[in-house]
Amino acid sequence: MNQIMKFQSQLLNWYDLHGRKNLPWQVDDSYLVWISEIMLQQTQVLKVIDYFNAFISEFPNMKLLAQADINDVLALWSGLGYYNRARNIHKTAQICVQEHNAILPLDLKKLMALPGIGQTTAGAILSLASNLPFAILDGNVKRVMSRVYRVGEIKLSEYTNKLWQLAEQNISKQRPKNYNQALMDLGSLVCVRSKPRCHECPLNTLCQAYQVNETELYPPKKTKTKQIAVTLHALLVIKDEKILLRKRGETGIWAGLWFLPEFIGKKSSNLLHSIKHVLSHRILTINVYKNKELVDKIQDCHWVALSDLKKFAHPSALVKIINAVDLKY
DNA sequence: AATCCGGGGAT
DNA sequence: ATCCCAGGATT
Repeated sequence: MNQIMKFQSQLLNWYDLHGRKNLPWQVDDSYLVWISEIMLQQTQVLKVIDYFNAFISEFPNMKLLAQADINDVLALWSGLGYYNRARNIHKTAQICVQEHNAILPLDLKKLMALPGIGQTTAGAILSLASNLPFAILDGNVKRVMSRVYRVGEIKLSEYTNKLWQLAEQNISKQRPKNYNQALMDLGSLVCVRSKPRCHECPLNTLCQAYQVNETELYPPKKTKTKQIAVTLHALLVIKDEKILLRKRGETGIWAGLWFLPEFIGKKSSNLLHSIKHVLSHRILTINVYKNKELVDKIQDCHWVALSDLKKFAHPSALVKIINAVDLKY
């Protein structure tokens, strides 16, 4: 038996015993697989489950999603982050209704041409929903492959190309769905970033990093982008259980979401609270003021009942601010 | 090739 | 405090 066949059979035998088989999106429905894959981009499984169930309850199929108001789609995304994913889901649903008979195309290139779908998401849709032999290369697969084949310290583009090559070379033609799911499960349950459980790993006899006791050196660390500090000044006005909100512009952080009205410059008086909110590329200091005299000068604001907040797409920072200031204000 | 885009879990 | 998560689009 050659190395690739060993890799496949040992991985699939492990999956049959220990793999995940009951996640809510593990169904033969490309629509549901697609929604889950978008939500799972840079987002952990545990957090996605509740968002996924709420989303498909409201938009159970492609046509209903395509007909939806984008604001309602975004509202169901509140707190999940990377809100362009919600916009792209909506656009893709409309394209599928118009051009693909209201279903996702069963074609790698056509899938990748849709907004928000790259090679990994396209491969996941084809393999997980239709059991077609297309590879994926998410964070889990990268970690497993970089350790098993000891792929490290090279130029990023070469690193990525090499891992794609390995992912495609090793995929099972007989059980591609289970193979991809197995690699992801192995990466998230056994071949974890720190202190991998190599003694439980079905690939440990093949793993080059394990053989030389260097699993901690793989995968190579990502180069982190510098976080820039930004200070915002915002007004918190709550009256009769309603809060004054403003819809943000279509570009930048929290594009199109509802947040507190902001103003330029600072007023040292009337400062209610200063909140630190960290994003992947920004460190926000949000100074929250009460200054009802300014309210009349703020344009494009709407009073939103606090009990209706979930109907208005908003970042988690808004909830953080309301909770932090609530008792004092 | 580097940056933008959120939020939070694990350590 | 650091790393990174079922990444993709844009610059």
